[in-house]
Amino acid sequence: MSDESRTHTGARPTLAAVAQLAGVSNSTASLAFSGTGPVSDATRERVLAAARELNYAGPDPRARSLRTGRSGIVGVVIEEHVRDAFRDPIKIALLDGISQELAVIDAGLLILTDTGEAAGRIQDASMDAVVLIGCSPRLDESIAALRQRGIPLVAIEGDPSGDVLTIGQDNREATRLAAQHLWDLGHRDVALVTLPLDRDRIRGPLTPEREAHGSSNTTMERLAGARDVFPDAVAFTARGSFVEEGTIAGHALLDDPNHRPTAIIAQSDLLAAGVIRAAEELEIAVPGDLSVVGFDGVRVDGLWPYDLTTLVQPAVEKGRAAGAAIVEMLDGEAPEPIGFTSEFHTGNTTAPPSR
Amino acid sequence: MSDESRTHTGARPTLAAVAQLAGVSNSTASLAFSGTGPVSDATRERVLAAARELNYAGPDPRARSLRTGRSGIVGVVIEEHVRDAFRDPIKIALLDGISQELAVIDAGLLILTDTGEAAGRIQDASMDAVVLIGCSPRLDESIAALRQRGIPLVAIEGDPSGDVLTIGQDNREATRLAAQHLWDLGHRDVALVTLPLDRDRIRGPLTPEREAHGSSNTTMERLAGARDVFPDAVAFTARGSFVEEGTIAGHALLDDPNHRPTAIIAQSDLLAAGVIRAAEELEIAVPGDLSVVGFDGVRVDGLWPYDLTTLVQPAVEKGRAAGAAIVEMLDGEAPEPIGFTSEFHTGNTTAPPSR
DNA sequence: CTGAAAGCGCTTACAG
DNA sequence: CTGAAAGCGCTTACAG
Repeated sequence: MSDESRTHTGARPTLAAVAQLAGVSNSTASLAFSGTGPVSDATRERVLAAARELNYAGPDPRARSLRTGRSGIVGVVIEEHVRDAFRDPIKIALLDGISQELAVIDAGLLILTDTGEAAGRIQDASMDAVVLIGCSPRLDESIAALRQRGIPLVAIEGDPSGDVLTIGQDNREATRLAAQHLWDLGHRDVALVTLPLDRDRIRGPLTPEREAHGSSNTTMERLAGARDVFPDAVAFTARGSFVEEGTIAGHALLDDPNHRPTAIIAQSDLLAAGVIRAAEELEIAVPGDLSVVGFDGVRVDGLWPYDLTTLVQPAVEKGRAAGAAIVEMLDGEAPEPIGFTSEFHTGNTTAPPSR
Repeated sequence: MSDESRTHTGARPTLAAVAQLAGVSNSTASLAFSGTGPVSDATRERVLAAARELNYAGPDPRARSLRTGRSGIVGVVIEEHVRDAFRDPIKIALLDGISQELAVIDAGLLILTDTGEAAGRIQDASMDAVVLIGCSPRLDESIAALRQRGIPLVAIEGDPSGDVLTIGQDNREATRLAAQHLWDLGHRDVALVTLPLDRDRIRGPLTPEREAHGSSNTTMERLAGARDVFPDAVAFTARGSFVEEGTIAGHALLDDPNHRPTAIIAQSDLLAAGVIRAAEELEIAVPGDLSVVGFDGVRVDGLWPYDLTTLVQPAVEKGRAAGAAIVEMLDGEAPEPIGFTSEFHTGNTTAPPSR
């Protein structure tokens, strides 16, 4: 027997080789591994012994997935580089929620970035389903190809769109609520710090032209909510949801003592924390001379003693909803779109304006 | 022609259907898509037109990967849950570095957790290669199966082991350096806060028994380095590299005013930040009454005005080295193991003991 | 430049 | 409980 096994070194052993050595057919060997069909204990044992002898590690996943039509892999497409996505606690919470639900069907999580150049990966990977995080399913070419492939697609906060299931968030209504809170406190001169407008992620003042061409659903909805209350608010767009970006934006909006807003609405907590940092550097008291609101409800280390006024969104829940929807779709069901609601949290970073 | 296309609705179109509609052979249609072989422009155009007509989105990745033997997917196995891994800046830096290099070969990143129950995924996923982060390749069963499969394996800070390429770190020497720094300052009563000892991640005082059975390479090496200078140091093991865990450990080591160390060596910066937080809560001055050193050299938000004395490790570089090694191995080369060195950074959290 | 044929390694009805 | 056969959808030498 060990002679026989030696003839198989070099190339990886196959199920056929194992079957041959065990003296059974391919089908029986296959059943012995999958545990699906009825195989006698003696036969199974013979097959497993042959596998051990040949150093066979089990059926090749590639062949199995061609045959069964399933790869056991669910793709997650993010818009930015891996490094940036992983710095955003909201994105991590989403991934966490997704992976919790996918664990149920034992699927792996394939991280794909859609930064333009690497679009090939999106089309060439064997995936059973795909979750889009913050991508615009309507516009994107590589995503169009996925839709054509007909695999289940779920978009978290994407543009609602025909064949893509959307997990939504009340971005506009929630931001409007925060803006109204500032209005009610007496603020009239309010500035905005926005998330990126599109995949290009250009930092700078938000001009009407750029605003007209914004394609990021989340950014545009939160912007609309703020504009519902403060239509003419000055705005500055950050390169991403990072504290440093908030600080840069804060300085851009606050450095000139003659043109300072009394409040700033930031589209994320990290941006808000950065704005507060900029205010500290400029010796502007928060909330005495500047009110700040965020969005997300994530814990920002080092913000203490500030308790940020913000909109708490259920990020892990959203991820779980996306994961659960994928599981249902793979099961042939057609789940309904889901909308999530944020909760307004009144912290100690907002107060009536001092002037 | 549109009648012909209609007959294909329902099932996904295949390359064969496209070839038939275009009036060419399978091989020619395949070449038209891959762009590999010589195909006349006219023929290619006819194939692509047929594909458009049938709504064919390109060759099925599953079939292609069975045929070519490559899936374009590289697995990354982490030991903990997704959520925990993504909270650790070092792990994110490693992933970032890996993904930078994998972008070169346009490979996707499949995140797999090795928390015990989900081990099936590790064996069943089609991957061209695997990077192990902080797993012990020697002990783990699911990883043994990967080795048997014969795909390239790279371990970051794993136990050096036969057929697994190791990307190392001078954990022991570096920690010894930090311990010596404390010794030179005059500290004799030093306590340790360690990372988890094994996959079970149990929090609590480090007993000799538990220490004897520790399996996490990184933890054990850093522990050995500290013991080189302070053989009898009391130690407390955290559940993971988080600020809160450091705070818990800090309280465990500092709450009793009669048995307080004059210095604490934490095995990560996040743990060190937590220890400092605990000290603040107990009104113990750092570095006046307590010196604290960390490991990693990551920016911890909210630590200011402290500048942590720590060992700066090149995490992104390590990730890149792992990614580059994978690329080489997939190319048939046999790269050498690499060892990385940490740099000692003297901050303002260490000083001579006050007693 | 194009086609006919083999085969990647498996799973799954279908018989027996 | 076991086997013979078909086929998942593609790519790749090999001819021509």
